[in-house]
Amino acid sequence: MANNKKVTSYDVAREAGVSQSAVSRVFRPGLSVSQKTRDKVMATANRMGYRPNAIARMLITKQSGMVAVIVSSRANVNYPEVLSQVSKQLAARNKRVLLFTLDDAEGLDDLFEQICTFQVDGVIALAAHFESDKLAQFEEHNIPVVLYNRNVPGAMANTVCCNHELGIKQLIMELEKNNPKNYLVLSGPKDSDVANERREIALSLLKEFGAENVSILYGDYSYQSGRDCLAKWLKKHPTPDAVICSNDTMAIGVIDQARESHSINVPNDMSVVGFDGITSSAWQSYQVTTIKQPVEKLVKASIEILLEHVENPDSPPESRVLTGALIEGNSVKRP
Amino acid sequence: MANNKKVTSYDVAREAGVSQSAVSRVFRPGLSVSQKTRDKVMATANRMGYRPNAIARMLITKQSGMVAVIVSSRANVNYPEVLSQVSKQLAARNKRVLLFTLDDAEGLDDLFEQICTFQVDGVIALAAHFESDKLAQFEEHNIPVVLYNRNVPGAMANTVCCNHELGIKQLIMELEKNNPKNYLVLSGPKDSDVANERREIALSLLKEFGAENVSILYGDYSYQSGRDCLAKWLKKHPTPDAVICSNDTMAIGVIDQARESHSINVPNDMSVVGFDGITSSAWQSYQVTTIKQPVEKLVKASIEILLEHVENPDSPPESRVLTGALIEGNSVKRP
DNA sequence: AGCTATATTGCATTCGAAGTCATTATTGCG
DNA sequence: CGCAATAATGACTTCGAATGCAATATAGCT
Repeated sequence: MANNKKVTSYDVAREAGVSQSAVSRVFRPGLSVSQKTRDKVMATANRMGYRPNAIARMLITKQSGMVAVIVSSRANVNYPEVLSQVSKQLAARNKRVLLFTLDDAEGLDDLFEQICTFQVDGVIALAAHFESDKLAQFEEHNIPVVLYNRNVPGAMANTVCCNHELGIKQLIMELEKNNPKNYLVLSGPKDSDVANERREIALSLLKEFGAENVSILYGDYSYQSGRDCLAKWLKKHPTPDAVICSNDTMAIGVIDQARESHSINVPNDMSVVGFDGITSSAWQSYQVTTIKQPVEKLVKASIEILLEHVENPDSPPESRVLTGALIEGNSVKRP
Repeated sequence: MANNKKVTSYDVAREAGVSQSAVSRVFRPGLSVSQKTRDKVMATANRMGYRPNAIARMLITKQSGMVAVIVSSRANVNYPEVLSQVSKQLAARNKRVLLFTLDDAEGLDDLFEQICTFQVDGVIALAAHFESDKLAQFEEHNIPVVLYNRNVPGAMANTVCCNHELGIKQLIMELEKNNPKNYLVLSGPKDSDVANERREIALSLLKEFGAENVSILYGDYSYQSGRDCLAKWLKKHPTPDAVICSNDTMAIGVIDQARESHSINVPNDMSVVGFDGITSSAWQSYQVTTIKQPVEKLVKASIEILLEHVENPDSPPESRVLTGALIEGNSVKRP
């Protein structure tokens, strides 16, 4: 049956005794074909192992049906789940994911070329390094972009993000139950927008709450940086009452370091909170109090916004902020 | 400059006062174009914001430059790293990743249609559920497939896999140092080839080593199943001396369950080993003794094999088995 | 039956780059 | 300078499906 040469719509048409147009129409939904022709064509197509060539279709329809997803290599731990969701939800809308991995800032120019070249319908960026000039480039070429897990106030960009303000407030309220004397804020890297946002929100909320003794350290979101930062801090300072980490991975590092190298009891001697709600934050040994990102909903929103802009290129930029869920773990002392 | 209409090679040709062929040649490497023409075309192209249309190129060259990567949703925890490596290494060979997510067995037929449709150059499957009849379908259509992390002895398939035999032997040798009286083997799901392979290898090696008291339980590779299986076991049996888990995630679950709910000291009362060498297996609280998969090398091998078969469709199936590294953690009692 | 309204169908063209082939320009060399 | 060898160029065709349009078939109705 299926031999090694590719079967085209012309081949099927010839075999079925109809025109190529007829074959084409059978394989597009909602077009006017008689039942008789449809059956005949379908039978022949199946027999010959015909599959429409998506490439040719893309060329004529000018719709690639592909969405570029940019993932930076220094990616958030929950991006795999995000990616899986994106793929699944796009598939449901009959679109595919073309994956681009970004090695930090380098290669962004080349990436833009690549993406243009592939005529993708849109872009979802899970990458922190995405300067506004790059955004403008896509804009110019009428390629809609949605920034996932970003919140760029005032920028003309489509963004989808978890509600950091509300989430961090909930976390601080948990911590405040113990009236901590001093806080340590463990921020993500300075060149990450999200890290900066989370840090600044934490700082301004702490001020609101009247916290007086607040220090800041900068990690890189990794487990090891959580450990290293805490170790460095404890060399010259007493144990903080509360540590606010910009993500769960660092929180886990902080907890391990505290317990293993400094004999600090978490949560009794020191409370720790994280952010994201990654799987391992719930593991028995950590039970991090954190904010779980509503990944599925965030992805749903991203895709809705993206497709809206694909279909309607002139729709205005949209930002959606979704609320995460407080996970009450066991890393905050109970009063 | 870059207006909203797509710029084609004809537009550039007209502006630059050359033929479309000339423009095309400038953008293909190694073709005969005079320096003068090249400069002129490049300048015009840049000015107009021209990018070659990859879709049109694919159609005529019959090479999509895309590789389908199939990831099953019930994916191994280190697949994100694999995926990132695949994307990066393929990019270096000027190929792109078209991502397909598989919801367990359902949808495999549809998936095949999709993949055919997109004229991908090849397929890398990170999915456990990939029956040989599906493989044959791809075969028939001359689409090369590489199975990652699979080892199908005797099958006419390209496979790349970590050396389970050797790795598990190393792990058992670690455990044997304490002369354990009884073993518990915590296998992955029965419908996973890799799980079955790891289990059978463990069992036959244990027999070789003369272990007499060996029991088997089946989990689903998840943290929770590690916990549940151990809990269930301990209801009716004494604490095993050694637990061999088919992956790190379950090992971590076992360790947490032992410590928190049964006051078992790991490693002194019970030794645990895992497999994979995922990031969290090295965290202070677990320090799982395990075999670290050589992900980068495995991916490199996969891509080499795949591209070899893309360029040379008649090359024979190839299986490559790479050696993982024993990570001596702290989950095995030291004699 | 007659005639209009509607449903099907096929022809020819289109999408944008690549490649074939014949033609023209350039170079090298005796 | 002349001739062959080589390089550079452009006209034209190709890839495979989609679609506007005109032609034909069918259905509906009086």
